[in-house]
Amino acid sequence: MPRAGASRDDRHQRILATIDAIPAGRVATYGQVAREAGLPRNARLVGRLLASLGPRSALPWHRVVNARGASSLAGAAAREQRRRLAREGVRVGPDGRIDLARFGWRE
DNA sequence: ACTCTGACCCAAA
DNA sequence: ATTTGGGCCAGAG
Repeated sequence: MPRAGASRDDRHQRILATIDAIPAGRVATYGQVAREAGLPRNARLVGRLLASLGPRSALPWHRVVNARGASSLAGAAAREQRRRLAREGVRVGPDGRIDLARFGWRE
């Protein structure tokens, strides 16, 4: 249940902790992260927070993809994400999509 | 205070 | 498979 009075920082904390819990070799969607963090319907907030952190963050940001199993990034960032995922054994199809039934976190 | 916009999602059509 | 409308939050202008 989405705590009614959760502060901005609380939400950030939960989101960061959730992302940090995604195991290597697996990916989670923005919406899934939001739900796991107890903040359903806040997928957008997850994306916003990640964007503010930047690609140099210590968090496994590369393990977060959109609901279609594809990267929501472009250019260099997208390539960096693919590189990191490949190193963990996550296979990206020719259409740029990842089989969530196979690499999705808890699926 | 208000509008735009965005690493998003989903049910319905 | 694609489009549409609504839901959400927050930073920027």
